[in-house]
Parts: sequence; structure tokens; C-alpha cells
Amino acid sequence: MNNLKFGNGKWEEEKRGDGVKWTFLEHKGPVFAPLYEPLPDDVGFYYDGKKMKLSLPAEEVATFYARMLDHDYTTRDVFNNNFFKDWRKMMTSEEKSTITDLKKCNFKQMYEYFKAKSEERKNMSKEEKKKIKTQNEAIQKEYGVCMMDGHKEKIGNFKIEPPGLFRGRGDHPKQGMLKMRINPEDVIINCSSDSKIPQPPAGHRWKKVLHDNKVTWLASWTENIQGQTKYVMLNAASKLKGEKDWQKYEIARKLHRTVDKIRAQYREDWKSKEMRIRQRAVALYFIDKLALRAGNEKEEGETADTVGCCSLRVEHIKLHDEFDGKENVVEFDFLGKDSIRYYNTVSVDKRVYKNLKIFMDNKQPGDDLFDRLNTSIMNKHLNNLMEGLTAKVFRTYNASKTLQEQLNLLTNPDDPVPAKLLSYNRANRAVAILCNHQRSVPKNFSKQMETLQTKIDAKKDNIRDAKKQLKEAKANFKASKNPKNKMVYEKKKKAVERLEEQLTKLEVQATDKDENKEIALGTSKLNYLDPRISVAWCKKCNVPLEKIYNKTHRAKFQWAIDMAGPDFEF
DNA sequence: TCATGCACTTAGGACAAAGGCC
DNA sequence: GGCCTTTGTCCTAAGTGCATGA
Repeated sequence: MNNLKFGNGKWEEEKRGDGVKWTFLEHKGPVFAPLYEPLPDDVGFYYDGKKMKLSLPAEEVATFYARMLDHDYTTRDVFNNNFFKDWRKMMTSEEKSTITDLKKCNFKQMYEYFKAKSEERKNMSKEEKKKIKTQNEAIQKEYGVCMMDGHKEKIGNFKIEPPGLFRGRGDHPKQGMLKMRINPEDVIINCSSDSKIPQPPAGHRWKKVLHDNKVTWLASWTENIQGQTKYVMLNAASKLKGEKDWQKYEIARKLHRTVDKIRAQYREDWKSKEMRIRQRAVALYFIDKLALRAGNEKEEGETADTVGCCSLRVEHIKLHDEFDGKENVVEFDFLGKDSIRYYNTVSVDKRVYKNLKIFMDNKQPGDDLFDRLNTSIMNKHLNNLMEGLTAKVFRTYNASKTLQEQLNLLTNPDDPVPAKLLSYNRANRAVAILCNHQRSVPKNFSKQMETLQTKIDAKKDNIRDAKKQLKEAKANFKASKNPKNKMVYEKKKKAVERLEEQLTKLEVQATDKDENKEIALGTSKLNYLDPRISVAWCKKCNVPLEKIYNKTHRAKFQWAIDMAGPDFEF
């Protein structure tokens, strides 16, 4: 595989096929979570109405729960049961024999204590806040950066995750379990052998020190809930990540050039005699047309029950010969990544429809829709069609292609910048809808919409008044023709124009806000849209890049800013 | 072929900081 | 200047996909 590299002030290609990621890496190791601070004596835990002094380990875990008292998590049985079970493990035998029922536990004082603390933090004086900021900056300066191959690079997550209660998403069977504190003895360090090896905190030692330059991580540990490895890695703005990102979009562009052939192929495969081929072809059609995720198998009972394309079950689709005036409609309804619901009704090709009927024949709702297919089979096939092609490339490709198309379609070169930005947001939104990037409706959304509407109405009133005044001024000026009246007239005219501009801005804002209430634009912007499309659009349309990309975006996409001129096409 | 481990990208929510308004 | 909304950043869970070994 070719590595794309930034060198000599421009981007160029470099061969390095051995999987080596760096030759020199030096860092200070991760920052550990602050130690537990015991509660003051007047903050009590009550069991069955009686105050009870807990042992330190039991108290610490109790505070994890207490902090979450106003969260929906603590209303769920699974969460509560998991928490209680793990909490009891941290109790002394005495505590264990006393505390047998979570319902009799009263964490109220602890909850109030933490609430007051966070209030206190908010109300800190300017000097105190500044002091904390300075301290954080010092930590960032020492632990937040590393040296990699002669470049000083920011680290993405140099702080080790603090202990707490596991917040699995959706219907997660392990939610509420105790996520243990990580100590230096749990951490593996990775760095150059000829670098200054990071020092573990006093009195501690590392689990291991590695010098593996075939991987990009600086430190790792194993988390106790799922037994998965967690990593300390570089920030997205780093050279290493930027090059990888560029590569990703280059593969997506390569797909762009050959997708017609691939589409023709899978359409042909719908007719195959072999069931496995037809299943593969129908699934690929979904991945391409609907931007579904691949859908790896998951271990049952270990995580929330979510699916992607290859793991769809019969219960996740319904077939309608006719639906809303359309023929051969597939109704999708399933939970995807992060237990976000995917609901869509799609009119599909007749052959696809017929195939789906056959795939579902004689199956139970809980059976796999594509029983002869998995992601590994799919990706092997895709790699045969195009080197480097996998299921997820289709999401990148279709997202970027959609942005490009929508921008071409929606942008009016004569529009003022705010209107162009609305067009951009709409193009971005089309992508987010395609990829099903959702968010929960912001708190106070309807109230905010109301106040915005009130503002709009008020502005309209203003305009009406201003127009009336303008008319009078015009009449006065026409009647008398004196220069003073002319000035008044011109002033009134300007005022009307300004108000109308303000109104447009408000209306645009309202439209944008409403269309956006359940859609998250950030994910596609950050992960799916070739940044060169946006950079080129800004250059071509004379829109300042800062209107589209904030500082973090610009740092992450520096490679694209350097690379793309106004004429870049995906 | 299958299960499992590993390394990496993608994801939404929480929270803090900044910005706009009265 | 204080309040309230908006935006940016942090956090870490949840995916993808490849390698490995039985």
C-alpha cells in the first residue's frame, strides 16, 4: 500500500509497504485520573433511613451512582442491578450484610453535595478560573504532545479514563457496571527504544514498555467491562492521521471512477443461480444505495442488539407490493450503531424485491436475512472488484458525492454569503440524512423556536413602521425638494433595507434551525465529506473558510486546504 | 472456516467556553 | 455586565476490518 506523505511543502506519494508507522516516538506517558477524595463527614449516605459511614472503596462507587441520580440511567432496572451487584463487590462484609436492597439506599445528600460543588465551580472568580486554565495548559504542554519523526504532535486523549459506571448506549446489558480505576501497572507504553522512556508516577511501574513501530498508539490498557483494549493515540490534526484521512478519500474517489462497473456487476448478480451470490448482490445494493454500514456479527448478550447490512434479520424489514403509491417497497426498521433507529421506506428494483421475498421464505423473524453472507465474504468480494475496496468506502463515497452534487445544485453564485451558507448546510444535511446521523432534539428547542418566531414577528412590525415612515419622508421630499428632506428620505430608505436584511437573516436562521433539529451535521463533516470539496467550494464562491470549518476542523483538514484549488472536483 | 484479538475510525452526548443580546 | 444560547471540545462507546491461529 502506498503511503501519502507531506514533504517539501507539498503532498506527494511515498512507497512504504512494510506497515512501519514511525521511526522515532517519544512522549511522557498518559495522565492518570485524580485519586478519590473522601466525602466530608456532613455528607452522608443513608440506608433504610439511617445514616451510615461507608468504607472508602464502597463510598467511592456510591458517589459514581449519586452523581447520576438525575440521569435517566438510574431509572433502568438493568443499570441498577448491574450497579448494585458491582457495588456490593466493593463493600466490606459488614456493609454487604447490611446493604441488601438498592431501593433502601438514599444518595440524596451526596447528589446535592456534587451539585453544589459544580455550582461552585461555575461561580468561581475570574482569577480562580484563570489559575485552573493555566494549570491545564501546563499539563497539556507536558503530557499532551509527543515527538514523532521530528514533528511535535498533539495527542488526542492523553488522559486515562477515570473510574465510573459504564454508560453503554441503548439497551446495553452491561450498563451500570463498575468501570475500574486504571493504574500504571495496567498500562503498556509504546515508544522508540532510543527515546526518553516515560517515567511512571512515583512508587509505580508500567505493565510493559514496548517499541512497536508497526502501530500508532502511545499507550494502551484493557478495560474491565468488555475486556477491550483502549489506546492513547495522536490528535486528528497530526500528520499521521492526516495522511490516513487523505488516503481514505483517495480510495473513495477511486470507487467513484469504477462504481458504474460495480453497479452493473451486482445488478447482474441479482439473477445468479446461486443464493449466496444473490444475497451478496442485494446486500451490496443496500450498502450502495442506502449507505448502510457493513454489519459485523456481535456476540449476543454482550452488547446492545444492533445491526448493519449483513447482520439484518427478517424482523427488520417489511415488504409492501405497494406503499404510498410506490411499487416494491422495502420498509426498514432497525437499530444501528449507538442504537440509533434507522427507519426508511424504499422503492427497490423488482429483482431485488423478488429476491428478498425468497430470502425471507420459511424464516423466523429472528433469523438472518442474508444467511449466506457476512462482512468478511462481502469485503473479500469487494477487494476483488477494486483494490482497497471495503463496505465502508461506499459510505464515504456516497457521502462525498452527495455533497458535491448538492453544492452544485443548490449554490447560487449571486447569493449573499448567509444564503450560500444555508445552501452548504442543506447539502451537508442531505448527507447527514443519507448516513442517518441523528441527534436528540435539543432541550428547550420548541421554546427557542418560539422566541425566534417572536423576533421575526417583531421585525416584521418594525419593517411595516419603517416603510410607513419612508413613504412619508418620500412624500415630504417630493413636495419640498429641500436637501434636508432628501437626507431624511435616504436615511429612512437605508433603515428599511437594513431591517429587511435582518429579517432575512432571522428567517434563514429559523429555517435552518427547524430543518436541523434532529440531524447531526458534525459527524459527516468530520468523517465522511472529502474536505477538498468544501475547501474548493469556499474558494470558488468567495465564502470565508472559517464559516464552514472552525479551528479544529481547519487543523484536521490542513492537508486539504493546502491541496484543493477552486476547481477541485471529487 | 471460524472465532478471537487487535488497531483503528466513527459516533452521540456531556460539559465548558465563547458569543450575542438586553 | 449578566444571562442565555450556541458552538467547540472532550469523552468514551461502538463500530469496521484485518491478522492470526486452531
